[in-house]
Amino acid sequence: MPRTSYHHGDLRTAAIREGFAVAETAGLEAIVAREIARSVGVSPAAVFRHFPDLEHLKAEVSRSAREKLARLMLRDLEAFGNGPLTAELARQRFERIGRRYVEFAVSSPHLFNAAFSNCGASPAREDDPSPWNILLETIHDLVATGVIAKADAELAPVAAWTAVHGMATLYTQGLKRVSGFDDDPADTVIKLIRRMLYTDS
Amino acid sequence: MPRTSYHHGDLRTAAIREGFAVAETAGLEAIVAREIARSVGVSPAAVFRHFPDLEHLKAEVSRSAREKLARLMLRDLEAFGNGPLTAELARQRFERIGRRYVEFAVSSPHLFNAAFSNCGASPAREDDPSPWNILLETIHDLVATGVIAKADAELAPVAAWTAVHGMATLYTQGLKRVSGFDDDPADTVIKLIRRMLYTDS
DNA sequence: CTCGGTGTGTAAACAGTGTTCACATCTTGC
DNA sequence: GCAAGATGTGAACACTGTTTACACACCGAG
Repeated sequence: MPRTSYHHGDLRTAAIREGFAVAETAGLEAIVAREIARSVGVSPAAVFRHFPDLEHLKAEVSRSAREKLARLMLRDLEAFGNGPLTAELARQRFERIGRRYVEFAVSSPHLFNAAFSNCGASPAREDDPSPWNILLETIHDLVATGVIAKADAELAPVAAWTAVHGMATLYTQGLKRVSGFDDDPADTVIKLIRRMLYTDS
Repeated sequence: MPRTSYHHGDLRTAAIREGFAVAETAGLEAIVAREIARSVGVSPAAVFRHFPDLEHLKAEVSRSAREKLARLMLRDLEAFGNGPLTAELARQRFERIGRRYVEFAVSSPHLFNAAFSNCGASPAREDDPSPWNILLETIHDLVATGVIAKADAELAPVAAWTAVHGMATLYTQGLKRVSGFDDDPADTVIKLIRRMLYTDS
């Protein structure tokens, strides 16, 4: 659709949104500058008024994908309300977002890959919550309520992160056809994390 | 260097070898057909007599990278000789190749990514050993010698695979700067796997 | 030994890419 | 109301993967 005015008005965010759509269905590397320009209704060169590189656009799409996962996780946490923090509540909150992480990768593999590839090139902004930070907070609560021993406070984050990220990447890389993967991968990950960290397992 | 004879003689394997070198230092996606042709001393079109696609060449490089990891793991196993299989020996063998997997990713991140990206497009050949199969065998020995309970025989492979692959990918994606990662990642992975699976932990 | 067929290499072209540049157009602050 | 800066344009450039028509080299059958 041709624009009415000479200027687009919000090309930068429109380009990111379009890039996000491409990445969702075909992956980050399927983003091509001229196609983005066409979709947005603008000449190819216009895109480079807002991004020095195509790589910078991809990096913004990557950041945007991470934000989407973070928002999903935050929404999960909000659903629990903000009553007093019991051990049981801490468990449920943590396990809900752990599941969410894996489910996100399974249901949107391209987007998940986009979110975590090249992500050194697109550091999180100061104030926006990263999936990592959200996970970290809920683990802190697990330690505070005694679900995880204080001695494991250091180990717990890397243990949980490794588990969810490992299962997620195995699924997004077509390695799902191995024994033991018949079960729901999110269930499996939670089971593994319990064994590694929970005091009562 | 210009060739002496009109025909190259072994262009296909030379191209894969050259692609491997590129992937090792700059990643799979840095492989460019014309550059490979130049390095090998041949015209750009010649490459396509041996690969229908550049993607097929990349897939062969990917398979080659997986083979390299597999060979490293096999070399580790052979170093243990083939005496009688005790529980202690089974542990050492398994933990050695688990470490190797993570160490490979840390020391050759580009090659590791190349090995496991797109790897649906380059299935392992019938007879060449995949890292996955090698890991699977050593886990079988852990069950056979009682280091892992028989009830966990199903869970163990996916648990170990998830742990090593998760830690490896976290490192190759620039996510190493998180708390708890000061320790040697291979050590950490082994510790986690022990907690998940070993009967005496 | 020859001689055709098949496998392998070449040069030139094509369509498509990221990116730049000189120029056009709009917007905005004074 | 107007200069200055931000934003969009069209044409180019260098580069890519890939194809095509042709050239050379090997190899087995006669």
